Amino acid sequence: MKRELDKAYKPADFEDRIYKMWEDNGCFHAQIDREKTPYTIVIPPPNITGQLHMGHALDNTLQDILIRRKRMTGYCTLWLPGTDHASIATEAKIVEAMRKEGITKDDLGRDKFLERAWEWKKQYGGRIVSQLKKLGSSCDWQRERFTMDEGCSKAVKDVFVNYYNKGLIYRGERIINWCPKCLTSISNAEVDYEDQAGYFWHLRYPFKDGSGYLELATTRPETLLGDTAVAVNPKDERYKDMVGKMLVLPLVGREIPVVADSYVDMEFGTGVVKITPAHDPNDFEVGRRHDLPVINVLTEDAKIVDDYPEYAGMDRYEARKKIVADLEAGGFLVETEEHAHNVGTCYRCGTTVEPRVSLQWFVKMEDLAKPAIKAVEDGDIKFVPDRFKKNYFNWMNDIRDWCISRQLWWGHRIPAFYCDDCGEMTVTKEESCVCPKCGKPMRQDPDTLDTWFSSALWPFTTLGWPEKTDDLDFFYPTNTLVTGYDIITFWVSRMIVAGMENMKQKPFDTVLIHGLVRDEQGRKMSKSLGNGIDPLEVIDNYGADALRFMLATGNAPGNDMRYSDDKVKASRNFANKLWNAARFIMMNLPDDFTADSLPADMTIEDKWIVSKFNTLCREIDTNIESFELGVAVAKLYDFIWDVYCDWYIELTKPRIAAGGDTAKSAQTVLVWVMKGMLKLLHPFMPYITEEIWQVLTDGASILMLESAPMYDDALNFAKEEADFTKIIDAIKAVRNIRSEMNVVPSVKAKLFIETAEKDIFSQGVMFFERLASASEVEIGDKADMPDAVTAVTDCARIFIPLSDIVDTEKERERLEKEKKKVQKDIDFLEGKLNNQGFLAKAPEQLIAAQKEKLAKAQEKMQKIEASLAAL
RNA sequence: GGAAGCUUAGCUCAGCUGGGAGAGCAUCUGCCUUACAAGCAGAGGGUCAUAGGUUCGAGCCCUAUAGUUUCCACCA
Repeated sequence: MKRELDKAYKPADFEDRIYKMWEDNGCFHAQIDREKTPYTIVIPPPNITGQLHMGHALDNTLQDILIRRKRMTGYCTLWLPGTDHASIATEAKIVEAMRKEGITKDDLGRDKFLERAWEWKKQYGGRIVSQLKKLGSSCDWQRERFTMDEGCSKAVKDVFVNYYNKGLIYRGERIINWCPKCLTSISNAEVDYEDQAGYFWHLRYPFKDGSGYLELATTRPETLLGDTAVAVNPKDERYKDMVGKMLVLPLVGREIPVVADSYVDMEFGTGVVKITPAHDPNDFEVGRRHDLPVINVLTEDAKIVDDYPEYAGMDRYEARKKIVADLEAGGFLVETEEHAHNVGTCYRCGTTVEPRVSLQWFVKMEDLAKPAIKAVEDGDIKFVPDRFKKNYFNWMNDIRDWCISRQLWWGHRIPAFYCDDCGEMTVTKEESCVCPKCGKPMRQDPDTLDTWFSSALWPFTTLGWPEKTDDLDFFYPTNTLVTGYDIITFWVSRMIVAGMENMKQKPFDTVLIHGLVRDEQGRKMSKSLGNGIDPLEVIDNYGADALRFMLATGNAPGNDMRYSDDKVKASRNFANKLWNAARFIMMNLPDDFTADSLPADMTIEDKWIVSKFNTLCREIDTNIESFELGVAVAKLYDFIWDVYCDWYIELTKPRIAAGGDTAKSAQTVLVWVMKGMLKLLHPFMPYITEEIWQVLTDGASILMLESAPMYDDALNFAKEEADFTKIIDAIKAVRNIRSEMNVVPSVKAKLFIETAEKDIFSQGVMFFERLASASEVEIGDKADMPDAVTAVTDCARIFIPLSDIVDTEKERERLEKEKKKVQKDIDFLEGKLNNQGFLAKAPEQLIAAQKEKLAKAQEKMQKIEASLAAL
């Protein structure tokens, strides 16, 4: 069989083909195997409207690395994919598209609108999936789910009804965040705060009895129309006598009381606050305590209501201007002060949210939160890195009730029904129902549920819950949840809550948190900045493997990273290096090569690399197990490039040239280690490793289903490893000198190696010839040569007679410099070993190591002095 | 207002439980040595933000300060 790789590494030529090969062979599909331990990841479902961005690329690369590694280490692995209907985001996009056609939701009606939405889902839902595939994601696509598919929808309904029956869900009139553009309520978590420059308008409200004014300040004068009181702190001496008196509301003329409430901060401003229960959450609370009327002055789209003819129909900001002008005209405006303040905006559209009183559905969170908090406190669920649990506790310990109703059509419709006749309400899983009191057909609540309500159930609904499926039994609880820190409150916390409540079991045991991928300047990638990098473009240019490798490199859990093209290039270069290494060994492989295990006649350098590889296996395992993927990937890079390519391949060249048995064993070791590297690297760079594997093994097996190599005591050759390192050190020392003296490689020179370790160095003769430009090598006990430069290591002096080049003065200078360096080492080590405190308290092993180092340094020093003396 | 992270070579970042500071890119010097110039061999470059402290020993632990980023809460 002729094994051959293309001359150039061109990922585009094989990535899609390899992915298809995996799919055709059912490699992604998880078959329940009760002999094995399950390992499960559920994907954070991307929005159906979404396109793959760098965040997805990172998130899914990490998941794929974990799942592929587990698959190769004996677990029964399931990576369950799916998408989220993303009610508000999707609906906003559809409405926007319709607006361009000149139609509104109401023109269309609910049913037609939903048809359109499903059409949209059909069209775009598949896009993100194919993009995930490009990345190499080894998801079990046969199990793909959607938050609004039949099973998930049924589960949502069940949960709603169960919660309701337990009193965990209630409906009530509360002040909620309202987005005047999306025309829906949103939860606290969906509000983003941003600093905005604004004003403080100082106003005075006159007393009804004409006894003067109360001065107060507001940032939102237009809400004055809905004021139903003015509040002061009960302890405030300044206003003690005024509590209970009536004021006349400017412009409106309504009489409103002065109330005392401890909410008011005496230190802030004038210590007087106007109370607008309908348009401020705190005012709403004050209003409840004092039984104040709630007067709504804004419409759904934030225009002034008809009750105020002067301002009716004006936008809130327009009205603000006019009201300020009118106040000024009426003499109510004292002063206008600049004031920066935090304004809540809708996380989807960026519109300033309007606190608004309305009838909504809520989940009572306090009791639900308790077991969820405990699960993390007890370490039943771990966060990686650990510090993010503070983030979690922070949110959970101060949890508010969760507003779950949305005035949207796209989503899970709230399973509550009302009787228009008698006002009865029923919550039921049925599609429709009649009033239990008067028998008339009931009308279903028009609202839908917050998207996150269904996402919270994702870890178990995707496995078939509420049915008692085998999948659920085997794969739940899932193992690792991989997500960004920005979504802990939205999603992670709610999944834990839902898991503990509905399954009585945690949804996963580890939450692996990653950071954001920022642009080259460290800015968040965003649409508005237009600085987003399209991962698909990167894949086109450099291959999915390069992108994945770049995302995994130099990144610690929870830390943000910067994207840069240079980093991807470096990863691509690494892939190219591996490609060429594989090409090299295949080029030199006889067609009938079949050896699969290590040869019996391994040389010192064979054992050196096998032993190093063996250690690598152990380290990679520990690193991945503890989610240190960035560390693992760096070690692989280093081993493959430096140890395997730069050293071992070069070492085998003279043997391959020599032919015969030594060539054969070199080839066998080359292939053996190459296969091992491919297995270790596969989770990080699945395509190239599989492609090489296919060619190398002539398609005999599929790499992604192979077992990863593990540490094996029988492959630990500590002595050979240490011995061969001495040869490497000597070669490096020679190269160093030659380079410093500007001797080109083509100028060969004889080497005399003076060493007590003749047995070791005699095994390295051909390497000195090949890698240290030696024309000839002589090894002996004593080889004083005045007309030579000497390379000194701790166990050898290597004489390089380059008579025409050697300059005694320069050589002395060089050796003196070297001597100084070694002397510094000796001083340092002696200082340490003379320190009584160190000797008394440091671990024995360390002391022994320091002593050994000192001995080596001293040996080296003697050799340098000998060389100096000989000059 | 509360909390957390970050500050290490010119740049981007690693650095596990405290034991003589690392990588990639960039720079400089040699090499087209038939796997790879997307390469090979060398070199230079760091008071690990600052100030204290704990320790035989601190990039790592503690305290404070500065700069920076983020999360949470939100005061009219």
